[in-house]
Amino acid sequence: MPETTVRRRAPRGQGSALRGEVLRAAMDLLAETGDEESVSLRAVAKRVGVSAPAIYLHFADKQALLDAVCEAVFEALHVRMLAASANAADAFDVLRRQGIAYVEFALENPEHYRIIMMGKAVALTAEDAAVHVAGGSFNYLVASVQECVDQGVFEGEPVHLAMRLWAATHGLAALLISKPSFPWPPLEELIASTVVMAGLGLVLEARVTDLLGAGMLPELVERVDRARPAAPLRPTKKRT
Amino acid sequence: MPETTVRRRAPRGQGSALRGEVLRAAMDLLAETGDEESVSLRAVAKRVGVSAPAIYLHFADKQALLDAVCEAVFEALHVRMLAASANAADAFDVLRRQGIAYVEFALENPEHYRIIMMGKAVALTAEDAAVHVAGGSFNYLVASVQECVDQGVFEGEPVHLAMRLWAATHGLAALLISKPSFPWPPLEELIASTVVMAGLGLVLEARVTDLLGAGMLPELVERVDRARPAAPLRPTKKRT
DNA sequence: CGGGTTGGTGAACGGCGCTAACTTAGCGGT
DNA sequence: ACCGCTAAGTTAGCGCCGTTCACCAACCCG
Repeated sequence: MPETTVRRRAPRGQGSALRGEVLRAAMDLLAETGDEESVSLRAVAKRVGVSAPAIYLHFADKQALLDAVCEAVFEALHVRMLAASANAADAFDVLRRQGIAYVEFALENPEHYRIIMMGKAVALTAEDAAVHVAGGSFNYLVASVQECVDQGVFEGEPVHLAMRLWAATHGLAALLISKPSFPWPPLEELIASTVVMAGLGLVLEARVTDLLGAGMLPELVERVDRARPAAPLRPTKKRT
Repeated sequence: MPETTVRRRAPRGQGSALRGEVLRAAMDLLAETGDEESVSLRAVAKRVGVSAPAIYLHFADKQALLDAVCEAVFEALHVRMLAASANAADAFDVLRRQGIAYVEFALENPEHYRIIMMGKAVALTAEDAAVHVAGGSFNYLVASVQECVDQGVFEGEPVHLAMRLWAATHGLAALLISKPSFPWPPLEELIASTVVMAGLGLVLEARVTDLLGAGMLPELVERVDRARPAAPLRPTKKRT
């Protein structure tokens, strides 16, 4: 049980030492309980050994504290995604590894992820949002998508493509966090296959833009079947 | 301003009339304020013209009330998805229309969607979860995926494929709801293209299962390029 | 050895979900 | 016509929450 004792007052210039202690306590509390609700200002203050209003000396309100907690956590995400793509085989593999690392990170920090990515939208400017979202990792994702576009793997506006990849990846993370009792298949394969699904969707989309309307299914299947292995792994599907 | 007046007591057998009034009031309040936080038991009770503890005569706790609210809303989703796929051109088009309808519904009922799909996981049995998730619409999604598998459009376990499509679709809805100030492109195209991306990913995946490891990008691109139009819409991409 | 500034505290407000104990309105039986 | 039982609520209150305001005490400088 962490210290519930009192805390000696900080010396003259070190008033902001409390900020660090509060931040640390809040992070620990969130990680331990795994429940945003149980991270109350009073609980954080008690753990630090200080009175509740003292938190307001360094954080405007509770949301500011939570934001600070999650900011720190999401810096770790950025590092993680950079590391994940370090020894990737190619541009597509970079995206695949990034996506997998993203979901894994979310599952390891579910409450932090929930607060930042699934919380209510605080009314901030679009500029703030663009910078803040995913702790800047989005820009990195865009760069990786750009690389795929440059190599002719994808076609289109990299920012838009990145949003769609992000949506798919986030969706899996969000569902796994919010619905843990759903009968998911083994996670590793689910995560990898979902990330790849999204990437392959963009790859194929660039090749069949002329068939994306409704009612083109026969032509679509026929054309995509041309991407099958020359010597089929299985006997070719019975199709009319 | 809806009635804040008192409310005549229900006659002898009609005690559960209050349940309907409470439910209605909670739904209206959630739709009007668009904020789960402002739907407090006291607020609901005041609107009905009754005291707060009276709600406990018909709902075990606040979560039960919210669940009931969302259950009603999600029945509408099921109807919507059935209607969306009514005059679809083919099996793939069914999935496309379902996905678009799903996201549109989420955007029209963002707080309801948030409560059900983005809320904390209540500890329920896996059986309950399987039945409850998405109000039974998931089973319908699985059936539509099964149809695509039967027609050779997809390959694999329909339930697993459906989960991945669901994840991608949910992800877009969830992000649009949680990050409305993000500089999204026009929604209609974003939604349609994201849904199609996921579907195409499954289509292609079935054709290139032998190339899904890392480092196969050149072969992958080459094979998928075979799905390009015979008479290229654009001059063929410069590739080595 | 003051005294001002820094780094806090204590009490309190209004609101929350929720519980327990109590009251009242309406109906059936005699 | 009236009694009594039970269904359908109410009132009061507990412990929690975020937040505010008035206050105080420790520290360092001169």
